[in-house]
Amino acid sequence: MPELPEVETTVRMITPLLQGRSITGVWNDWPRHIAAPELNEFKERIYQREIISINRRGKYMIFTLDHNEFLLIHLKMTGHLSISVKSEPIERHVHTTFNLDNGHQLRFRDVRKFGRVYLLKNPREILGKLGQEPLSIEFTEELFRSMLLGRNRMLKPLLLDQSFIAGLGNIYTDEALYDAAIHPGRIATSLTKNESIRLHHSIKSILTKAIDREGASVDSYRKPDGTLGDMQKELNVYGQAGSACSRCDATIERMVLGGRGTHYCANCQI
DNA sequence: ACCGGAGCCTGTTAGC
DNA sequence: TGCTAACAGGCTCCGG
Repeated sequence: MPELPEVETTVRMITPLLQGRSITGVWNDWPRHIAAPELNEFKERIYQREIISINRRGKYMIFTLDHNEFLLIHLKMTGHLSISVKSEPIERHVHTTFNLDNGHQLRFRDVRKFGRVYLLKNPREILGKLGQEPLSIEFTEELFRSMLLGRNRMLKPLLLDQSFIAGLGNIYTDEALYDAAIHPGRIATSLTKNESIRLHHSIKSILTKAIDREGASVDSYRKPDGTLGDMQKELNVYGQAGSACSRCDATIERMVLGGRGTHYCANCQI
């Protein structure tokens, strides 16, 4: 499932193919994909808009268009963007396409239909709710420590909360907690200074490594060109229940915390 | 402030 | 083998 590294990889790969292109038409067969505005207005407003740049905030992709319009795309669970020549047959589960002025087409494939697209004059409507960007220089260990203070929640659901930190999902939350050797059920405010420094470092290093590996192809994730990422080879706990912990050789376990499958080593994550 | 549950979806998998 | 039911998961909304 696309989390920060997978979204970042997607942005990096599609940007050179889309920058400077104009959108010459939209096709959609699942109107709920278009979260705002209503489909007809969406088509009208996006027509002939030029893609100036593409960026990422949390798990959102932000297409900055001319005429002060912003296209936001969230891939949620199974979303995938690709660019094809318009005449090539549409793949199964593609529900929205954007025609480009060079004969190509941006395609949004989404098996579970959870993905969402927004066209907004003011992207802060959506992005304003997001918490810290974990790879930004503003996200320091001191700031992280202060964010944990007084938080009477378990780390796992807190780290998944996009209004706390934006971009972590189930895979990288489990991996970061494993890397820091901290139990996912720990109460945030109970972390010692050393533990919070460790967790801060682990979050940054795991995400950086995952971007370097171009994402984790567990389940359906693919890069825009259809190829696999490499990060799935480096996962220590996610999807590893029953295998041996690479640090202490105990068995990796799976439990449900805050309603999410949570993978961890009960022996060395304290 | 925080938690749990329902709902949105459909391909995959466990269970009979 | 063939069927059905449960499950997975990001996020929002609702009630407690």
